[in-house]
Amino acid sequence: MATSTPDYGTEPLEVAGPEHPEWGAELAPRRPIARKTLHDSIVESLRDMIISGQFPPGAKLPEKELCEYFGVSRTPLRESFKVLAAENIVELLPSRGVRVTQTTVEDIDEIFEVLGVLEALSGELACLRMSDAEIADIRELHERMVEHYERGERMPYFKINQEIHERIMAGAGNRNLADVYSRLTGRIRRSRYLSSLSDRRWKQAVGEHAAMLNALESRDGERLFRILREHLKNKADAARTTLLEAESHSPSKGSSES
Amino acid sequence: MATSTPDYGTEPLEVAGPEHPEWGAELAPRRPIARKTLHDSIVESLRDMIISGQFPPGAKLPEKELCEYFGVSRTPLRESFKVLAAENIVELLPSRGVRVTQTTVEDIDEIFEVLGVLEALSGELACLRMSDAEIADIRELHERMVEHYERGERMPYFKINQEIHERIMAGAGNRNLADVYSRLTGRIRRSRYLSSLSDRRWKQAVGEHAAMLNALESRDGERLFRILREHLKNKADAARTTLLEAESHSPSKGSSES
DNA sequence: CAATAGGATATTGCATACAATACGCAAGGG
DNA sequence: CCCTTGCGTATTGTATGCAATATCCTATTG
Repeated sequence: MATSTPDYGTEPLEVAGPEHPEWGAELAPRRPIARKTLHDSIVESLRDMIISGQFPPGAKLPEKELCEYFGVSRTPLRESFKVLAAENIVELLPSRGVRVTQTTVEDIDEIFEVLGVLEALSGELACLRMSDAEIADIRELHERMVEHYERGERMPYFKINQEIHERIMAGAGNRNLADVYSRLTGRIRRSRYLSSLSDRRWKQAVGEHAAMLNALESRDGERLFRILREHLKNKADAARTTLLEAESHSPSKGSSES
Repeated sequence: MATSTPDYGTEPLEVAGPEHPEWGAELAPRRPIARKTLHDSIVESLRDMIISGQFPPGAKLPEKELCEYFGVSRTPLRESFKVLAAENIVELLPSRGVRVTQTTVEDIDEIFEVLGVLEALSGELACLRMSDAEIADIRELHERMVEHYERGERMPYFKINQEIHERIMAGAGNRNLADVYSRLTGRIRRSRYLSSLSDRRWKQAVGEHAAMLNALESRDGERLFRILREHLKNKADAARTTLLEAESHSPSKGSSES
């Protein structure tokens, strides 16, 4: 075998520090530095590969091949599997390998139910905690998003839409909330890609976003809470419809070899 | 120093195997079987040890000693660390070991905010999905809990209280919700143990529980949602108070070894 | 011909070995 | 006397090896 330290990092390291020496000031309340270990990098790569669909749901993750692909030994790879399993992205079948978790339609429904209250909460908190400037930024994003809507540009619309929700989530100032949220969205990100919205739903969504902005600007947390929950409920309906449709076209179960 | 496997208290491991053969009946519609791997058992043991406070927040988890203690090699132990880190129970400092995550007062506040909407959602869904029989069971639990309250028996009260919330969570029929919920409660379980409620708060809590039962029995999801959120908000206040008090008494930074 | 049993092969779980990094201490210099 | 600096030790990160299952294929039997 080849062996002998194969081309390790994608990048050797990323010293987290932006600014470089100039030890003029009192030196460094610098935080621990973001050093990366192999398995950390692998986790990220694998997550991306799975979300991007390189490994479809139900697919087996072949240990040996991935080792060769990443140029690492089995130890860090296996540690990565454990992490991904804890995130519900893969499934560990003892003695029988690792598979990409199958996300069923029921899962999507369930997750959207949860996301509904989480986003609602983020909105409520954002009303309390965001600065006027931050809200103004979101207003601006919103206007641009509406322009994209009017021009029928789906992808840019989608991006800004996402951005708005993320800003509100960030503005809530609750890291634990954001963590939970991102973990759940990770599991349905792929489904979201697929879900293309109908013209009718699109119009409705834009309306809901306008209401969101109003509530946010008047800092009416309770109202924003309700709007966001409704908004997510509608999103869920749209996603489910698309997904069921897609499934009926290609009733691939994912697993099931022969 | 001492060295040689300090006595951590629990037993070195527990082979999971419960039932043994008796191939009498038609043999086994048994699902994939819950086989346990070493690291799985270790994860559980460690989680318990941390929650029960054998490793205080901030304490370092010594790899070598734990290996000897569990009687395993470093590989499965390290895999367990990765899982616990993904659950936010421990922190991995690259090249510098593993520590029990410090849960700050801010974390507690944040987590309770999230738990509030999660429990509220569970109540709302439970109103839709629980059977009358299940609700009746909860009513019975509630009555028993009230009796404990009237007798001032805190621990039994606490247990049943917990049980009721868990039943509602289960009755929501949303596994993803339950997963997220249990992951978050895991991080504050320890704080909850400590938090002893004042007489005033206790009375209030019982009142809230009565209202919960009413809403549940009339299947008024919206109302139960609000009640549960309020209930959790109050719990949070109580917990924060107790925690701050406890902290001011012993401003220990956590670690403390040897 | 179908079904089962047996074994060869591949894959997984765990242990150990080696390498790299951080930590502590002592000696030397300002 | 305090700070720096180099080395020795301990701990962590990764690789490899060995044992235990699972998987697959073939051959044998009813």
